[in-house]
Amino acid sequence: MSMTNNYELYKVFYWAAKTGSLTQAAKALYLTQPSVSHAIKQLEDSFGLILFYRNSKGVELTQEGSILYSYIEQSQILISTAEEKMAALKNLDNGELRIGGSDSLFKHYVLPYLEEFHEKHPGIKLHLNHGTTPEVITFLKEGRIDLGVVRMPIVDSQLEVRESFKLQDCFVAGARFAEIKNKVLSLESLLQYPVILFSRNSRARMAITEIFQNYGYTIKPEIEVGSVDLLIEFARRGLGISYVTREFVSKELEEGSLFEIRLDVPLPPSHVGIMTMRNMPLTSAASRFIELVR
Amino acid sequence: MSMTNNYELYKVFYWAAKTGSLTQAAKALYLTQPSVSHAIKQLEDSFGLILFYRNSKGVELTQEGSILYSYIEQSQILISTAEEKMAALKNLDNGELRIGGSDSLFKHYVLPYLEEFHEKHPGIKLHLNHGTTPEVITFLKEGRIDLGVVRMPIVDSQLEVRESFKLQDCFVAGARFAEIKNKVLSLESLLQYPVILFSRNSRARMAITEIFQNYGYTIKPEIEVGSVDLLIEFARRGLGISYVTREFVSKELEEGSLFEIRLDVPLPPSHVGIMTMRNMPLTSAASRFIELVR
DNA sequence: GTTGGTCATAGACATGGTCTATAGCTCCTG
DNA sequence: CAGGAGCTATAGACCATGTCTATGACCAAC
Repeated sequence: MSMTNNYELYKVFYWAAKTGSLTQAAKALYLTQPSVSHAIKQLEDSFGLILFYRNSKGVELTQEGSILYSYIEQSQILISTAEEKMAALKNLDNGELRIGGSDSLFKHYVLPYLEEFHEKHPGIKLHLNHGTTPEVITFLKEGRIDLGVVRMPIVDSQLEVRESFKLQDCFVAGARFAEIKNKVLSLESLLQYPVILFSRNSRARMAITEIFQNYGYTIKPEIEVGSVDLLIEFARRGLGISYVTREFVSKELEEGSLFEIRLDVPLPPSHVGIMTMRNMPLTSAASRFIELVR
Repeated sequence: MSMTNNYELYKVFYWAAKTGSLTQAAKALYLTQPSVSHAIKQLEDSFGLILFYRNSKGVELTQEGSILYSYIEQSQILISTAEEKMAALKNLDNGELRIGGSDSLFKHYVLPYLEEFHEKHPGIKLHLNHGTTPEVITFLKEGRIDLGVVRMPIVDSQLEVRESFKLQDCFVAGARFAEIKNKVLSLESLLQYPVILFSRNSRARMAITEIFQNYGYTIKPEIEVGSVDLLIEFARRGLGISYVTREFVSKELEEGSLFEIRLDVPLPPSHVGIMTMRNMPLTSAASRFIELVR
């Protein structure tokens, strides 16, 4: 007798043993009593063992039935726990959302959405992994995050990118350069001042380098830094003119510790995208988050 | 979405996750790949969640799939352990056999069969519960033993009794009564001697009382004892003539410390029966044992 | 005896699980 | 770059089998 039972039979067995009645088991399973009777018989035949004593009040486990029950009970409990867990995941009562991106984007863009998301789905654990754009892409490909928030453009056939926020980068300076506060500068004249840029491998740096090149100039920074906070701090202290995302310095602009330098040409805005693996299904939490950001 | 999944789907899920391939899972389950693909889809639809990433090398669990797997894996392991256990019970590699009866019957009749049984099925644990016939019947009805070995006749509609051994009871005496060693006594003349009988409620006692009554006599013991060992011991010491099962004193008869008193009428043999609950299925071990005794 | 509860059995029916055939995709190789 | 060899997904047909209804047999209680 090969052990090739329909596992469905164990569900029937479980309820029959649990309720001590084929009739009750049938009700619990929304079946008829003969179906349950038949199912139990199938199981008994497949083992070549009798699992229940039948009497006029219902059924009772035999010695062998009890042994089977001790295993099947555990098994069924695990399954129903699993089903509850799945339902919870579906309802976003449960689960985790892992996002990758840069610290400054998190701080200025993602945070309000995260707050909203967390408020709506307090059961979902949030994991934020910061890194540079290439690092975030690696995280995604390695499956360590569900989605990445990075500056566009991203060209990678494995990734799907949804454009979301628009960012406006600009040049800012502090009190030391007060003389140009109300002037409108050309790109060329800007090059006379000491410029502070983000490190070479960043998207923002590549973008501004390209803009100057398009106009025939080459921008070379006096200082290179690795974080937006330093970009801001150096500008405030008058070490130079920083190229920074306007939205990241809104506080400083407001309080007047920095001012934006007006240029005679418009600087094209850049975009932030939410990227995910192409052709890979998203977790419920991830797709809900993306929906929310839209 | 009601959680009314076919548990069979979990088996498919388990193998798909375990092998990382729908094709492999299909082979393991003796199904075709489309069937497995369909089954997984059903499961995913029922949860409203994606369980696997599909790629060109096979499938891989998603976050949610992994959570499901952690439960289902345990569950499936329990089930297959249970199936192995059932097969072992069927093969009598495993299990227990609980027998009730009197010590003397065990010693002289059941023991050789128990030895044989134990040799053939060393995995079966043996439990011997000794007691009087009514106690053994109670044990049976309470489900504390699988079968009882008692003296016939038993009249109880709930019980099924299989006649098995034949016992010959007889009167024995020791050296003190050497005078009658080679005589043939009548029942009446026997009554002149002091008789030692088993206690009033025993089957053997009832049987001999009845025999004498049928011949118009009344047998009244000088001494009443509660164990076969005492019956033998008292006879050896010459305290009287004991009525005892011949097979229980075969050693003493052989060595000559006791001799059997010959009578002018035959004493009817009594029988030992194996009793079980009527209409209750036997464990594999119990039915195998009964078969062996036959 | 009758009623109301159990489980078992028989036979009909239709659901749905499984199949074959095929398409689409990715990766690897000559 | 074309072709092959993996993989999974889809469509549609079929029939096995799980489920039903109807009924029987049994037991306990009133």
